[in-house]
Amino acid sequence: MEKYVPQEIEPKWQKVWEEGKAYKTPEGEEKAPKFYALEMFPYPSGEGLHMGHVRNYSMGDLVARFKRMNGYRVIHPMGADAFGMPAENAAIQRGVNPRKWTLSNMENIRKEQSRLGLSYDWDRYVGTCTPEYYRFTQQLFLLLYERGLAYRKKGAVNWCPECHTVLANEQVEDGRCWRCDSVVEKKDLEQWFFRITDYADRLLEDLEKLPQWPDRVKTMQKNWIGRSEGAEVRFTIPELDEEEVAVFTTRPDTLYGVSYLVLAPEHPLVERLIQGKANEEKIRSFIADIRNQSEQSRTGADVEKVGLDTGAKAKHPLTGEEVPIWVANYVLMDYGTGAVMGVPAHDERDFLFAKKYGLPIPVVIRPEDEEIPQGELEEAYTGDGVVVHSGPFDGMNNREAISAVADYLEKKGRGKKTVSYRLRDWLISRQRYWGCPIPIVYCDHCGTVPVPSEELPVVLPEDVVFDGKGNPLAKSESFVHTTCPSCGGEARRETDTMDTFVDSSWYFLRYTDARNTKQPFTPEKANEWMPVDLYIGGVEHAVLHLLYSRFFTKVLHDAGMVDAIEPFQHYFPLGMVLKEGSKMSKSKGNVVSPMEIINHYGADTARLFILFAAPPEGELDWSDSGVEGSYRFLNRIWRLVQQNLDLLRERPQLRPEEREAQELNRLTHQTIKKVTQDVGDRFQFNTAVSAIMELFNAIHAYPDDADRGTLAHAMETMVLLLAPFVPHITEELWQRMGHETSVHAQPWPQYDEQALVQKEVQIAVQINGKVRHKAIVPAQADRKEVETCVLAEEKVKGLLEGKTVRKVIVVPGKLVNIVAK
RNA sequence: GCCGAAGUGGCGGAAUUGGCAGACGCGCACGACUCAAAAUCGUGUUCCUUCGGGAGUGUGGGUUCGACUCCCACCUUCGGCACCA
Repeated sequence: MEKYVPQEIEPKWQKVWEEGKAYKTPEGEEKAPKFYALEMFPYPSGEGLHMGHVRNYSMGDLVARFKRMNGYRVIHPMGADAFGMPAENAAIQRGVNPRKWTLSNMENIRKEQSRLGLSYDWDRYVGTCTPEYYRFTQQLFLLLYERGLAYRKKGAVNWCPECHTVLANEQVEDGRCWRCDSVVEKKDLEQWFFRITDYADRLLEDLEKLPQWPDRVKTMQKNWIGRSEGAEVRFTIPELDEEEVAVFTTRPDTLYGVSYLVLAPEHPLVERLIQGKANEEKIRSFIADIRNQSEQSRTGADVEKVGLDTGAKAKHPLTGEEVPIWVANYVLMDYGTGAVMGVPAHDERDFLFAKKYGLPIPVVIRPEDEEIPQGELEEAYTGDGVVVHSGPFDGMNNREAISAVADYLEKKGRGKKTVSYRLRDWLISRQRYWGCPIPIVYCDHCGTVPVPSEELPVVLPEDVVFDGKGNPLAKSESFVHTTCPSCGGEARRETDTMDTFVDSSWYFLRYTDARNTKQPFTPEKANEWMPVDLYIGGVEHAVLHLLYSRFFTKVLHDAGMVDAIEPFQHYFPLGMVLKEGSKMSKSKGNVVSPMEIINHYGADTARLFILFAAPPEGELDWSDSGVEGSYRFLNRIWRLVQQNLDLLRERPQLRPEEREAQELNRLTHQTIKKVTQDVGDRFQFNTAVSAIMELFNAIHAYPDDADRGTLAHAMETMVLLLAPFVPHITEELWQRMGHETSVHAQPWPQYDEQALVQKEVQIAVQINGKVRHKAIVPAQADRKEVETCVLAEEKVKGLLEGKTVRKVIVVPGKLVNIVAK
């Protein structure tokens, strides 16, 4: 008998599928429902695919193939998230050209993906670093610019003095540069931002419309957006001619408990407040000190609060009392108004601060049934209670007072209810070469001028030097010098490129119309496929990529380019792949190479193992012997089908009359049902595989003299059910079984409810909750009949001897519990 | 500190609605085939046991005829957030 040689059959079928464009997206067949299956596209690193990718793609491919067999029109595209720092670092360190380096990696990754037998529509492949793609990233930037959602602002950003470049927050680890390990500084720079905060409320509310997203991911997004309702309260500063300073608070009910104000060191009023004061210089150096600290060392929870009194006073908007104005490290300029009111009695941070600096701690809320003597608090009281020492609000419940005080302030023109968000606008500028150029020109006459869309793309120049010192684009004469699109005069190009998360915020839309040379995509194409029905990818993107993509989709919806308001109907975060309980990494030396596994066992074995060994959302611990087991299983399938080829080609009639045949037929249909549910609804691929293994075991144990038709049907069904899991071996066997068309083009097997019905069932007989006996009863019997039947059995009579039956509980088809004493 | 998820054999894991705990696979043991080994096939495999049974799903309690599943308290592990006023 011919041996199972995946090294031969896998490349053979991959070639057939590719040449026959077997997985081309069907278009214009409106009658069938659509299904958009998507896996997060990879960054084309020099290392190629790792097991995490293999797991991600295996899951996506399983579902895509399953949906196709179930009659859906499936779009299943792939691409490469190809801009990013590693290409540029390779250029700096090894002098290679980032474009060539990236393109060759892309080619390599694509080859590796092909070797997995994934059913992608390769005609829709996109690479974000190609001018064909990034010209539209630029066009979308312009769209945001026109809609007032892209703007330039001076802001304090993370600056690495060693690399001469700005770093993204995620590239700062414990206050140090991830590359050179030098301490990151804060630097004021003009940077481009996307106004994602305009969409904060919609991004928050629409999470409700995503029942197929895991709660933990939705919670992470909620926390990240961090909406909090409160009030803006305006104090006045007598010495600055009654100029106003606004604070944001979620607790306007504690307004009468204010004993000081604190401004962020960056607050614009600070400089004027300290001028001419006794400790002017001291404060100035204190502020400079804080501003030099990284976000990390300033906002960490265990960082001590430090502050200085400016010597200036502010007037309370309701009592007219004067309170001191302080400057402190713990107040952040980019949240709320950059200023807070200190209510030490009812806020833990304020309490610590007031204790440390000897500020008064007036109590204005007391618990319902308790008195708090003034000045004797041990800790802040942050709970609810009755409002006291608060003028007209005395005696009111503090919850009511929150709104009442805010309304009162509004009436008096001293404040209003507002909402603050933790979410900040998205800083997209990067002082990097290998990214999408921002299509903006600066002209001395016309100011900031967007590059007209017909002049796109703004192409990355090739005459650049990678010396690791700053942005190479800024030093490219040919790039920087340009003419103003508006007046034709001399102008300079923006030399920042965009954060690579911009590229990936719309690629799923590009797939729907990937070869369009005029537009990013047309609404018609986008609406034919959007939203993505299933999106699989690592949960490390729970906030960043998934939030940005949601933002982009909403902007494009508002621009009339797509009907969908959410990009991903169902997001499925897959679990990590581990080895010996820890993450695979080169330093640990526990990396299992996907290509080595494929060379040795074939892609089908790798896919089967990955889908079988753990539930999809859980961690998967790589096991060499587990892989052996999957390989063994495929070999057994191979041999079984080979031995029965004549029978399978003959396709005899089903005659499930004897008990064995009936049982196998029932199991066949039961397995269809189980696999269909597990893959289609439950996302439990591991149990789907085990169900098929059980069917195999039953086929294997099936007697030689029992009905051949039933056997052939069971084997054929097994091959069909396995097809989306292990596409190559099933394709080969299917052909050998005498079929002319691809197994992957077959309709998914349907189960017959009739075949599932059993005449007799085995049930457990419990006495006082313990299983004592197994009984066979007619499946259709009602409760009373089952009870009579079971109580009549000799074994049961024996077990009940000397006892009185108090109660009998019958669960049809499952068990009988006899309560006896 | 706050929020969330999870704890089941030697291992990965199953048990879909409160109804036979340990499916399926790995590993292991024994047997068949073989001169022998590998491969393959077969049998067994939660623990304890005086072979009658008994115990058992992180710990302790509760609800129920019946709890891995529901409730309360606690322990452990992992993940997220952590001066956001």
